[in-house]
Amino acid sequence: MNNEMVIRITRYYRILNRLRSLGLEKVFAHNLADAAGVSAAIVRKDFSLLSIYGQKRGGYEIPELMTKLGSILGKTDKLEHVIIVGCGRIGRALMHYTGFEQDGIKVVAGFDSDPSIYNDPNHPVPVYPTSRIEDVVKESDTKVAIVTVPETATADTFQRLLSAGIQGVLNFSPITLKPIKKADGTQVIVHNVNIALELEQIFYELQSPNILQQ
Amino acid sequence: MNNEMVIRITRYYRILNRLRSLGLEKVFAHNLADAAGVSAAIVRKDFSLLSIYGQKRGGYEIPELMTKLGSILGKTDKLEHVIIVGCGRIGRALMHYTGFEQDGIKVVAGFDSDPSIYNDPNHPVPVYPTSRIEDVVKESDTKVAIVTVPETATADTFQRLLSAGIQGVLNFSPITLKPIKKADGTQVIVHNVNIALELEQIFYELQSPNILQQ
DNA sequence: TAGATTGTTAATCGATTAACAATC
DNA sequence: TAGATTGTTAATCGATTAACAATC
Repeated sequence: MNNEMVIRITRYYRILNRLRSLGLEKVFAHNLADAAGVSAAIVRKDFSLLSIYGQKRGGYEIPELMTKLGSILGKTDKLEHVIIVGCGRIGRALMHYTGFEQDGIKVVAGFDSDPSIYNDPNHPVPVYPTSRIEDVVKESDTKVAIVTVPETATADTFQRLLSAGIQGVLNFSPITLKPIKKADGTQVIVHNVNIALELEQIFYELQSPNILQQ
Repeated sequence: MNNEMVIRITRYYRILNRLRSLGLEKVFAHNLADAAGVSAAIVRKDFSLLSIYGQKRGGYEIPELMTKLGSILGKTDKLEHVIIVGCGRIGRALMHYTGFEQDGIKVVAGFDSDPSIYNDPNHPVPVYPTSRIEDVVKESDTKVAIVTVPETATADTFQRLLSAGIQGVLNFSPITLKPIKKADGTQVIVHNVNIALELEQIFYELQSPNILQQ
């Protein structure tokens, strides 16, 4: 299963969640396709590759489909833990974001190097000095970190997270982090979100003569 | 030039910017490839498709390369304008972000439906009620909007932006917006950034048996 | 039945990679 | 010259799409 497919499966799952809450019980490949912005052929192909079968002319049963997709995606009842490293404005905004829980994600702690930030008691989750990352990661069984530190601190922060045992990083700094192979042979998963780069792309697409689809 | 290629070209440009500021004057395809996380063959292929030629054994001249890539990307001296719609924590964090300017982007205004937000004078850029979007967009010659409204307001906000003449949207809401064809036949450019989805993908990749590369 | 939808196979498409001649 | 790098061609790879039999 490649990356694109993981994204699609996750999208299907979210869409099914909403359809179910609207009371629907069945769904056709082309409905799911429309909602996910892909072709019906891809939906059927994806399900076929995952050995998920519907009823000819009857579509797919939503609860059954969700169970199967959920187990493929590794959905469990318990919340997945993340930490936020760098509690500037963006980090704090994410600490306050209430939408994570409905996707099974919980922010367990924040970290910052600035005492005026980690000594401030007004945060929705505990905030510690960066020196305590390893402690807290181990204690709370956390595998994934969101990095919202300034550009200059990115490389150091990444190193520190790796030695603390973090296995996945969502990086908001404009420095692109690369998925390094660790000493034990495992690969760190890194996703880079570069907001300025997204905007630059949009501006390029606007001025470019050929119309590109997303 | 497809989307992937636009991203790579933008990356090359940024990397060249840094190399130049370090005093370098030439660069080999494989250096650029390493920094951008792609293969040297792709770098040469990209340049070849763009009719950019280096010197055999000598690599590429950085200033010349930047000029050419810059003109392809539509880089100008003047800043590109964006507005931020939805001045909650994330919107405000982006309003305060100082990194846009070095990429040629300027936030000209924010918008919110809540009077206690748009009447608050403590913002780094002017903040108006959402009813004034069309005005301000026209006055300031803005084509791109960043959407940081709550999930429930996303669809309405998108409609309002379209009728105000916005041509590109960077959407942070978990509702995926689709690039609609407008009445005049032009296509709105939409990029969706879904933070929870990124985290879900990371968790999937961590629990999945096969190691995926980014 | 007729019509609609699934599931699969083969064809198409496009992007990446390999290979190598050209040349500095 | 020998070695290194570019630029291009052809091969490979993989994903998407088209087409259609199966079947409800």
